Amino acid sequence: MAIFQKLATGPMAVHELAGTLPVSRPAVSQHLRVLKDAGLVSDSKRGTRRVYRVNPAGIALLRAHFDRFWAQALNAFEVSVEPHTTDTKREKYVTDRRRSSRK
Amino acid sequence: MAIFQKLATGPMAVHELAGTLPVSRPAVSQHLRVLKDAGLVSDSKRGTRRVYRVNPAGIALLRAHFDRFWAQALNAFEVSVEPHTTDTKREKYVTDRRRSSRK
DNA sequence: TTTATCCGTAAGCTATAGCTTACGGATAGT
DNA sequence: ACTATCCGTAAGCTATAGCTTACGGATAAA
Repeated sequence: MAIFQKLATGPMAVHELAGTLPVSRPAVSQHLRVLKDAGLVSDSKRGTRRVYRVNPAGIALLRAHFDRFWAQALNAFEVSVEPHTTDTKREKYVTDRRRSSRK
Repeated sequence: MAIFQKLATGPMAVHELAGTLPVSRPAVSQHLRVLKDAGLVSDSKRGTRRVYRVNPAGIALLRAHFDRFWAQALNAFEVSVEPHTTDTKREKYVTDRRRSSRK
């Protein structure tokens, strides 16, 4: 996130990015890789440097995803406001016992 | 997140939530606590049950936060498009050595 | 061709997010 | 009063996200 924020101030090379952050350059590289895989940033070679910039298309996609999320959440609240006889009966005795195992 | 999604389908008691998810009830309780601390859900006692529902105010806040984030990111791209003589000089020799320590 | 710079990747370590089990308190039914 | 249900919290464990160090390959400058 912090890396992404920095990139949002303009395209930067890896070592510049690392210079402004409290982590090593390889750490930054690793983060950039996942951001790139997620389509949120793009890169281009520039001499020995590799310049990264935010990718508007990826951002738009993620944003859309979130927007649907908010809509769903708020809509759910709307519905729940209607009186809606929540008549949940007591059920027949189940204590903490788990049903799915997880080694 | 999964918990929040479930809650978005309507208010629910803790044990109901846990019933639909692959984790134990206490785990759900713990998640609900952080969601509540974050102001994203609210709760109300209902007999021995505690019913949780999404909190529109908290959601709106988070949403606004994200919206500023997107705006910033996209705006940054706009700027970077202008030719902008990126004339970064080579600097004077710094290899990987870290400068901030972290025990 | 040698040396400095910039990078990515792999291996190894560590802090911790997120789980489970265990317990006790509170309410409702009998 | 006793018992079943529903819940929160604490303690302990484990998988893993995210770091560092170490290395080698590529470009640029000399």
